[in-house]
Amino acid sequence: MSQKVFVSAQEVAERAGVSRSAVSRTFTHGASVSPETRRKVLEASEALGYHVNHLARGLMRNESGIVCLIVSDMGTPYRSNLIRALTQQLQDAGKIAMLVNTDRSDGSVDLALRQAIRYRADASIILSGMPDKSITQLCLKNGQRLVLINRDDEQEGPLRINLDDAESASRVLTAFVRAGCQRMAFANSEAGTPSLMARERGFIAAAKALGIDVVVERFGPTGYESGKILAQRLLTRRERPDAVFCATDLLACGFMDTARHQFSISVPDQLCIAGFDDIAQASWSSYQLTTFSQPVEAIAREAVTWLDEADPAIARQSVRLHADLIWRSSIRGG
Amino acid sequence: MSQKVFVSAQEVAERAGVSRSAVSRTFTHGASVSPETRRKVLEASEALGYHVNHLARGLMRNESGIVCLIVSDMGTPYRSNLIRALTQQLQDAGKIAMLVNTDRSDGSVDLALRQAIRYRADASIILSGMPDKSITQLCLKNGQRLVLINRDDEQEGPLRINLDDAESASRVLTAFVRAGCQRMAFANSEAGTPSLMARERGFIAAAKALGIDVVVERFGPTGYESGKILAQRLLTRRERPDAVFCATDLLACGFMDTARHQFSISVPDQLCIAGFDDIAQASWSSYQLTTFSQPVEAIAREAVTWLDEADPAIARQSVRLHADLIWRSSIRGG
DNA sequence: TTGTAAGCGTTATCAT
DNA sequence: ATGATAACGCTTACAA
Repeated sequence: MSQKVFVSAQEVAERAGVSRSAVSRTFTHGASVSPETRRKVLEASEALGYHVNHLARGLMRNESGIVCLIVSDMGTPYRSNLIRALTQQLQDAGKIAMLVNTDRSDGSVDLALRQAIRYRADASIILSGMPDKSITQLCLKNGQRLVLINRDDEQEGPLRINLDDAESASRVLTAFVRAGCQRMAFANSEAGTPSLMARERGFIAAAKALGIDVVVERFGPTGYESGKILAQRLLTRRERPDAVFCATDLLACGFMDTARHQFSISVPDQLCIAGFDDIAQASWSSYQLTTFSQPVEAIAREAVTWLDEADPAIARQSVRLHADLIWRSSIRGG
Repeated sequence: MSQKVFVSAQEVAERAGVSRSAVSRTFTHGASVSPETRRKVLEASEALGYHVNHLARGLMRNESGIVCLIVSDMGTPYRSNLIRALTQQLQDAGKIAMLVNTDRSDGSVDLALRQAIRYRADASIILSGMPDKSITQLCLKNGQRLVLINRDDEQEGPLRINLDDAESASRVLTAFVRAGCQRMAFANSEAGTPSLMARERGFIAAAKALGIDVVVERFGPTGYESGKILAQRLLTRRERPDAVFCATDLLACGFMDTARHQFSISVPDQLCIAGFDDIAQASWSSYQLTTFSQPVEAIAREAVTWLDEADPAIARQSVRLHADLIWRSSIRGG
């Protein structure tokens, strides 16, 4: 195996005829080096192909520049989009993203956080699942920052970024009522994540306030196929719903396809549908789904700026962002 | 700012009443430690919340365990799916994925590789764009392995993983001919990546062999919207095509939607369509697109096993994988 | 099997 | 501004 032979600051120093501290200073932001020394160092570095060893730097500075992204279902439109935004903004802030997939088992979020600790990540951002409280404490104790996105957790310490799910749900109900819908349904997966449940509860509560009943159906994982099953269940009821709020766009796409192709139901004439996330497919002409746009850029910005903050303790630890309603033609009127 | 206070092997050693090398050995695979010592060390580690510092370990071993994934358009279905497969299989192999987004500028692949070098990544896997040859040489010289996926590059050193694009293209043509199609078209983006161009050339060549002409249209980036534009251009021609092979599924979805909704063309009765990638949406009931499945798991397996190989030089450096034809109903017959 | 000691490539401290 | 020197937390001969 071809041994790794990265060139070190020592070699650069020798070639440039300076000390190795001079080399180090040249690559340290805000250190004082004379233009002449700097030039010599840069020249030698270029010639030798020198690159600062961030492993060693991290060891010394106690700051690796690594931020760990912990996520499941990353092939999914919303998730991959959020990963993209986070990765980009981390890069812009001079940090680098490490990716850990937690698709497999249940304890895998804990395992992922352990991995983050091993690489001395400056922070971990959790996009899916919930870690055991003991592990989050471990991270915090080690000075590792934690960001929870759409996890809606109570505990102190991590930054919690959430959306105004309940308010969104209530806006959907209003839209359904304005469209003259009578029989409301909510289609959810069985994942039971905080944001999904918040949308469900918010929708039911808003309906109840108007004296309207909501039929709730839950099935499987949060994906297209589940949407199809949910449609089959809800659309074969004796009292067929004429409006359904799906917890995510993926569910909504599956629901809409089954409504149209299997039940020959016309959307939005006979059935109004709303989703959540504003994935790319929601805007495709086969769907034209009315939905809420996940403010991924804003989420990423909140997370990344918080990571740069001097004292996370005094800063606010909970952020609630607004999801804009994207009006398309899956609901009548507008 | 809460200083990082990770517990070190030293502290574990003191608490366990052993030397710090004993601690190190306990966490080193295949090192010799007595069961008794091991037990004491593990106990102390657990109590103190010790985790091996991979930064320091990487420094010593000259092997960080980090693999850098360099990719653009990672919010896209095919890309995010490939990232998922790679990340998972790297984890299974005891490595960890670092993610670098290259959406921004052109030299960003080079910048990404430099970042990989700084973190002393054991390898870099390039999913999009092409690095400057000088940079790849730099990586190789530093003992960093390189994998190019669907880049179809000539240079020696990196592992090149490609698909049999030309053969796939030829199979599409055969299917079109069997379906009785007469006027063939190829819809491509302007990205001009090796795999996209190989599909285009392969399709044209296969048609030519049968004395058939192909209308080729290229537009914009490789996405849904471009597919719509391409449809507008191709379907307004005097000699309207009755079969179109789209370079990717995303293009095909846009094409199909526009054909149906804007031109009221029936697929596959009046127009046969094929795509490439087998993204999730291709199987959705609104599309039912005949396409080729990207063997993402196999691609990831090839890459990861090659990384574990002792001597990359003697191993084969070019792999061509087969993309299965997924038959759905966007082509007549079957 | 175990401990001692040297060394990995940095940066921070402290003289100069 | 610059150079020597001491860490950082780990692994690995080498000796016991």
